[in-house]
Amino acid sequence: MTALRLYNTLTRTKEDFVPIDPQNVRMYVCGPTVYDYAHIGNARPAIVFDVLFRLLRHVYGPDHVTYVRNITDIDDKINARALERRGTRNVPILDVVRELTEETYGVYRDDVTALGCLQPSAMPRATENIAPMIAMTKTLIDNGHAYEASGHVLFDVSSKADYGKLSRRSTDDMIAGARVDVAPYKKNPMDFVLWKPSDANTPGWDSPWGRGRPGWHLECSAMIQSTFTGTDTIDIHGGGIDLVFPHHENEIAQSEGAHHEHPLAKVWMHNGFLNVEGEKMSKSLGNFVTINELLADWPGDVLRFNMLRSHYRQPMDWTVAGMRESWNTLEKWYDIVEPIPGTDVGEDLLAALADDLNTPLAIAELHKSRPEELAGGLALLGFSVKPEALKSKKAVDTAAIERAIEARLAARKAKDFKESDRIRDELLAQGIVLKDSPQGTTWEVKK
RNA sequence: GGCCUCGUGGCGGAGUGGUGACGCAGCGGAUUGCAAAUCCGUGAACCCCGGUUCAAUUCCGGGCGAGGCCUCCA
Repeated sequence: MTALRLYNTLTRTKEDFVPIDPQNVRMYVCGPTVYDYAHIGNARPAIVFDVLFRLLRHVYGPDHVTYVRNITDIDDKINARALERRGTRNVPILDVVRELTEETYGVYRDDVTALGCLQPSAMPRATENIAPMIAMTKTLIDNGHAYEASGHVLFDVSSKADYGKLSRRSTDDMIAGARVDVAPYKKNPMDFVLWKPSDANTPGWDSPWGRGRPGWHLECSAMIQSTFTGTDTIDIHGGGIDLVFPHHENEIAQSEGAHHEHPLAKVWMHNGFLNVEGEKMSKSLGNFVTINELLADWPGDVLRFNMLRSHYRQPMDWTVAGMRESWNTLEKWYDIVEPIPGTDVGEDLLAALADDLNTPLAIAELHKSRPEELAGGLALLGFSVKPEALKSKKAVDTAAIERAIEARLAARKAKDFKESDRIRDELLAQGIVLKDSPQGTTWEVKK
């Protein structure tokens, strides 16, 4: 069996991966907050952890891996959008939330499917896991890890001696560096909310502390508990590096506090950030790219390949030039692989992936591979390996192009090269590139 | 201020205490009416300063530079 090594944020080292139960390897990844279309940065964890999911399935067997990615549908940004969306309609706010999140999630699901991501084993929603959240909050109060204050329930950070172990901060440092206004009802500035009150226009559920809603961090802890039954500790917990603090730190505090200090996860994995053309992506810079709009111009396979050219922990720069290069590489490979239904997975490729998901090295190995291994490797990495999947999505007038090619052929036969070159240039100006071969002339849309 | 990453050829991007991955671009050749595509071949790098070592891009220390987190964020 291939031995996996994974970088663990908790220890800041690469470790041999030893599953708690090889018959059921458990992985949880923080999923999208479904208030708007997902952007290209959101695609990174979806793709990275999909590759890990596929690798784990390859190593331990497809039926022996459980991959859970939640849907965060309780969130103040969602609430604000829902309120706008409701307008003057007389419907419960929770129904509007559901409407909005169903719609947004549907787009997300279609987007990541187009990126070649397998459906996770389970996708729990926060709104469907309120009872476990309330139960966990009660447990934390009973354990002395949480307290009620002004309608809120807060986690008492001072009750957890090792708080800060994932992000490696001491609470003193955090307080010194804090740039947030501290709510007056907090005992300690770092205490975070488990449960907060909701007004009539905000989704809320009845609880022992009144009508309210869970804090964001609690949602994940409770969903992990209710989805992975029969264990307190899962094998892998993943997400973006920005979630290390406070989100994952707080998840650890909650789950361990509620589960007799049993670790929440053995391995914590975090993907690096993504920039667009050398700049941080932001709405104000105007370089905010959604997966959805990208898929209108680029094949999903190309997006996926482009993403995997960088190691998941490295910051990556998303560029159009890189996308073009990715497209060309895949086209070349799909031509080689098309007639070969290979399922071989090369040793070197597997070794690269097994070494903390070294996809750039894996891609280098593919370049050296025999066609059978290339086919198998691409399939393992989640590529469609269908040439038609790489066709440009730009609309073109095929009939007109065919006519122009015929005309050019006639001109060439008549040795009227001035005319034949004119036709070729004209097509090129329209973005159509011609390729002459002994078998005839073919064309493609310029990238 | 605190914590943490990173700095490899024109570009992307691995890796290693000693034989300079891999891809793209470039260059040379084949092919072509000329191109494109394709095929063959090929030059080029390890931020700076110390230290350890027979030997450092690779280890250690310092410097400079870039970035992230500390607030919602993948």
